[in-house]
Amino acid sequence: MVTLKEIAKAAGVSTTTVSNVINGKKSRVSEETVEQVEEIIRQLGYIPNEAARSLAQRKSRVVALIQQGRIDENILTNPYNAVYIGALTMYLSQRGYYPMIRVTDDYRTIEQDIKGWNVAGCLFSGSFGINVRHIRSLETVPAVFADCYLENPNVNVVALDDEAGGRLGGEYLLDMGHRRIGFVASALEYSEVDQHRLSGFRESLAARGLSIPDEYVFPDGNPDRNLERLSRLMADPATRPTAFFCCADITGAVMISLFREMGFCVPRDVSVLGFDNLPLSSLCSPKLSTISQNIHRKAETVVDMLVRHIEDKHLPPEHVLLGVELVERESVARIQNEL
Amino acid sequence: MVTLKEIAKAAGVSTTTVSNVINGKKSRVSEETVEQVEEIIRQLGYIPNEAARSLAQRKSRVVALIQQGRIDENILTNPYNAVYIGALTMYLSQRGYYPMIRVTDDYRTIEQDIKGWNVAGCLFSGSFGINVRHIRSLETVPAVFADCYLENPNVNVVALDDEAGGRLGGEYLLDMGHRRIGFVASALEYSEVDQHRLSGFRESLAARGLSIPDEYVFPDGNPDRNLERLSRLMADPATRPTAFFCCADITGAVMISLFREMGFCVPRDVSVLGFDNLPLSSLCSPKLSTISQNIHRKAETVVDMLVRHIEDKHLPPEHVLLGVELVERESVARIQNEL
DNA sequence: CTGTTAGCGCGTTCAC
DNA sequence: GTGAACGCGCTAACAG
Repeated sequence: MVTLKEIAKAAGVSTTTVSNVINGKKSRVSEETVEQVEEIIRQLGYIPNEAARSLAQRKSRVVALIQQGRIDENILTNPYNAVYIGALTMYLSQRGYYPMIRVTDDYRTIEQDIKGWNVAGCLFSGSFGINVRHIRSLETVPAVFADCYLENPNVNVVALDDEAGGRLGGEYLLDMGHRRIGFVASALEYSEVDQHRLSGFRESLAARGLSIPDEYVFPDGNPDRNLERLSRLMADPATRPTAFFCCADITGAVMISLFREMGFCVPRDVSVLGFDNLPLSSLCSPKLSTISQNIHRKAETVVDMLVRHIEDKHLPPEHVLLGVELVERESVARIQNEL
Repeated sequence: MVTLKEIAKAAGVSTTTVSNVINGKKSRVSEETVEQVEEIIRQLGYIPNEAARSLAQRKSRVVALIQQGRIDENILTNPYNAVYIGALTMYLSQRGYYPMIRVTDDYRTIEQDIKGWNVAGCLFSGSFGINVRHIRSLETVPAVFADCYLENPNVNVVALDDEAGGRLGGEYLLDMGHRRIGFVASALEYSEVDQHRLSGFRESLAARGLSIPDEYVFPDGNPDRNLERLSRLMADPATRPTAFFCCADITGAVMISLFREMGFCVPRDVSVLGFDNLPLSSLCSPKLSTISQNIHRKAETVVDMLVRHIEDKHLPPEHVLLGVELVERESVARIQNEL
């Protein structure tokens, strides 16, 4: 193994000089020696030891990607997570950081990761509750929360305008003539994202003097748990929803497949609207109409914000709200308003 | 920040003793002191510094997940990669390792990651060519290659029996009465996985005295590049394929959607068979029949193999071949054999 | 512009 | 069963 000290000896300079060359502090070194040293580094195939650097600087270039979830859960099975975390990984790598994925339900393990690795920054996603307050390290380590609704404004957040999304979807379905509209969340009880989408949806109904009855709301997208309830709901043509607004494309796709098994044709018999605009939404048939968010843009915003806060610790907390738009495809039909 | 030295002082013992307690070398410490020290560690909320440990031990608990790809590519957009890498991440975390995702096309950056982090081990996936030979670190650092066809047998490999998969798919389609069968790869030129699936498929045809004409082979699953060619191929009912065997479920799903746009009904007009059995295969309509592989089992096998080789550096190289099976769903129709 | 020196926090001999 | 002392590879003061 080649060390910095060996480079220094081979180049006939001190370790400081080599260190300065490596870290681009070229103002402190003459051009000549820079080139000499770089040449020797190349020749000897020297690679700096990240552990030693982290130790000496009391900070690393590791960024913890902290996702809320169980330790026995493959979070990348969810296509939204996959695309988002993949994008974070890409942008962080491009900027010279080392992303480290950590999945946890327990804020104490988060503290361990942050301090154990002298992390440069943290990226949170998923519904972390009030517990994040207990993470004392966050007072010193830059962090950005995605899609979190924290009552604490003293923190960096990049979120989607979920209420606007709920409203937009509701208005669209109403405009298409639907009056009885079901709502399928992903995990309504835990996810404030879902809750805001629902409340936006409710607003759009209220604006026309309508409201959504409880039996039209499905708190999670798990097909097994919902199948019986759904069947009952769909049994009576006079009262069943003519459309369903789903909090995620994957849920929308599952609903389409469920309806098909139940003998309903989408969108002729029942319409389905998704959320997110993942690639899979153009793969199912009918192609899923959806409220679109730009996940790559979100990831880029998050990484950019984090990096800025790493580079300047005195930046004030930032809040960014990203917009949504409607993407019409094939899964929502215009129907006769029965009034 | 609490250090080991402070724990030692607080407990009235030496740093060695604390170190031994932390690392479970309890044979060297009396039970009494173990408990005392652990109590103090808890009270002071001590968290070991990973960088310092790595430095002192000249090895870390980081495992590099090296995926072949471009640096500006979100590899987790591909659902197969997402599920596989998600599973690796989960299994590695459960065993106390820190997965670090690295995407690269250049074997030199691999060397950097391995040495820079004093990585405990490496997990490769994707089609790394002969270049991996140049990675000298692999002579000392344990590694497992997934889905790689290396001519060098002196390396750990967990692979799928792609030829058997190709054969199985071919036989199934033949049994369903198909005689003109197209083949859609993902990246035939680069992917030896695809090549083996194709050669297995060819074998199954040859066993019945058939073969596949070049114009039935699509070397990649990119719809844009293939649309025109596909349209031409499908124009003549007398010569067009009655079925397509796709190297990936995602490609199968794309083909189904493409055919629908072209006015063909799957499976009535044309059958589609996928490969992998990803969750999305039961989400598209018609549900995709597919050659199934167990990705979680693959990931578990890979992680287990790596960990064993980390713990015992003298283990001989291992080769594991995982099996495939047919999953019949709705996308392949039985047709009249026209002979 | 360059070199010397003193740690960073921990593991590991080797004496006791 | 325990502790003192050294070194891992690098950075950061500071002195020159």
